[in-house]
Amino acid sequence: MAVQTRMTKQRKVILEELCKVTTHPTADEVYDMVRQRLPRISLGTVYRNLDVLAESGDVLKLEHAGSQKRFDGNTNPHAHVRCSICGKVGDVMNVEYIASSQGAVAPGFTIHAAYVEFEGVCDDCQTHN
Amino acid sequence: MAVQTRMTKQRKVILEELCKVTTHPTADEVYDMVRQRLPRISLGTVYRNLDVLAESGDVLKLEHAGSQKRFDGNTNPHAHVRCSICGKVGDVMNVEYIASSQGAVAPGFTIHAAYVEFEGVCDDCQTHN
DNA sequence: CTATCTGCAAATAATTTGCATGTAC
DNA sequence: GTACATGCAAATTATTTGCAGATAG
Repeated sequence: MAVQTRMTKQRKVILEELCKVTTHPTADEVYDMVRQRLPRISLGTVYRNLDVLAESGDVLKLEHAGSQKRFDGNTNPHAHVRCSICGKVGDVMNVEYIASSQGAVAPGFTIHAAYVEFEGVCDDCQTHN
Repeated sequence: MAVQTRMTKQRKVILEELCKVTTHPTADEVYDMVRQRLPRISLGTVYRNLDVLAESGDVLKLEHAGSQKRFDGNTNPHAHVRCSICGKVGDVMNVEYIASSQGAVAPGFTIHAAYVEFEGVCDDCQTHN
């Protein structure tokens, strides 16, 4: 396995595009964004690089947002809200209460991280439905 | 589409087996459990019934627990903790702080529900690693 | 009876992987 | 130069679906 990592053109563009947006795109959507600058990039490369970038902590892999994984260029800890109708994912602002999760008790587990995801309806779906 | 629902032998056994355990099994694990009582049941039937039961509120579908969905016979609202090593899912006991999520603000969304999932290491993995 | 459900097998969707070639360092 | 990365296509994994026969109510 790789013991070192290289900043290839593909990896750089993926990271740049992901940091540009706050839409928490799926791998597929990242592929579409990146393809505008690198038309010959493959979806496999996008998946591989998103994993490498998540591993190195440069992006966040949201494994908790529906059936497809989503990616976030904002690596500060923050909570998400997902639209139950269209699947869109947004940011939740005042998450200071997450701190209170320190008191959580889970018999048989040692807790290392807390993921909080809200579900709701986005304004667009509210209007169109 | 179905406008009515029937309590078939398969559906009954799936619900019974799911309520017996607190292990939050995947569809595949439910299939294994149920097959001991109904050897000719198919995996497709298990998926279909888990969806019907989730729809009717008799079981909980945990879409936030890793890449595979997991199912929970305990429909009381409670939070979960997932082992980052083996993927096992447990219950978190004192989740009263979830109430404080009422104060959450998400621009562009109307929040309807909160999912909290913790990540950690279970005692087994702690010992074996 | 008949609408719903089942088993089976094939289809789909998301993601991962093998391999020959390309490239960062 | 060489270990890591890429593009492509095929493989895998989880889940869903079409259909003909079975069954709950």
